[in-house]
Amino acid sequence: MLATEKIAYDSNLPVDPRVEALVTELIGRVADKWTLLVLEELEDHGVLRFTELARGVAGISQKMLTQTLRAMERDGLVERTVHPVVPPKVEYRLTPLGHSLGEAFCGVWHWAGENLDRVEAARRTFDERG
Amino acid sequence: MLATEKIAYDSNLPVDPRVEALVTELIGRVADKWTLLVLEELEDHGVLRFTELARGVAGISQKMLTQTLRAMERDGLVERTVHPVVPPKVEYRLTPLGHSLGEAFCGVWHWAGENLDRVEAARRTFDERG
DNA sequence: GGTGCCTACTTTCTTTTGGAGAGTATAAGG
DNA sequence: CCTTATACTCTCCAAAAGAAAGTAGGCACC
Repeated sequence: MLATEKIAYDSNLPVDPRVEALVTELIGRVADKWTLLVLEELEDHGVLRFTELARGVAGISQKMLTQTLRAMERDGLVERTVHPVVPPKVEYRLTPLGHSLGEAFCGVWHWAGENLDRVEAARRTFDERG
Repeated sequence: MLATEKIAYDSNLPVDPRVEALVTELIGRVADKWTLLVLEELEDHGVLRFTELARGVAGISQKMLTQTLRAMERDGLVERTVHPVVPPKVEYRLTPLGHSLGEAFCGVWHWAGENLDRVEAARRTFDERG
């Protein structure tokens, strides 16, 4: 694991630029506020219905929730299960791939919690120097 | 370090909702495509000038680069050094806080590289069922 | 002394995206 | 017949992002 990281990050092996472009595109897709928040919500609660997600992810509109979930489903991050009943019931859960992304983002959540004070201090300094 | 992670992620300690809101806001700020790409570019190359960054971060407009760098500076992630010469020379480098965020995102880059194929396969499957 | 270059931005204009809120389908229950 | 419940979908408007041109100001060239 540490060895893998070393190989991936410390070496200057020439990387195929096509691969790099694809990785960049994927990062762009996945490094999105709502994707991250939905991922976290599903990590925490396991299986959730549409309205439960809407409640859990503060501030998201229905349109964005639908859009985010569709994109995540397409990327193989979430699994969508429709129960053909009335009123409709649709369940969302992370796939193993989604879980692995959640774990990858773990460090970022940790960072945010740990460094919140530092960022706020930096902002105050920046703002009063105007 | 592992113990810290355990405390942060596996326990169900009641978290102050105000803190959670702040963390969510910070995540929203920082989990941005361009921020991530600029961070990576600065991690890789150390000190860079404006135009070097513009070339390195494929597809970014000057406006977004300026905006992203200003926001990152405000958050204490990058340090901006102006050399009062003609033509202008401005250097950008990561602060220790910026480096720590870069390390936190390391896992995501790793994930993207490792799982690119899986995501592409998922997309093909999703699209042809479309 | 006019012309143009250099860099790091601004400014303006257009296109894309995001949010708010109403509408839709369906069946059970009163 | 009217309400309720759910998961969207649609429409309209505001906000954000992208493209391209403009700015400052000292320097070199002709």
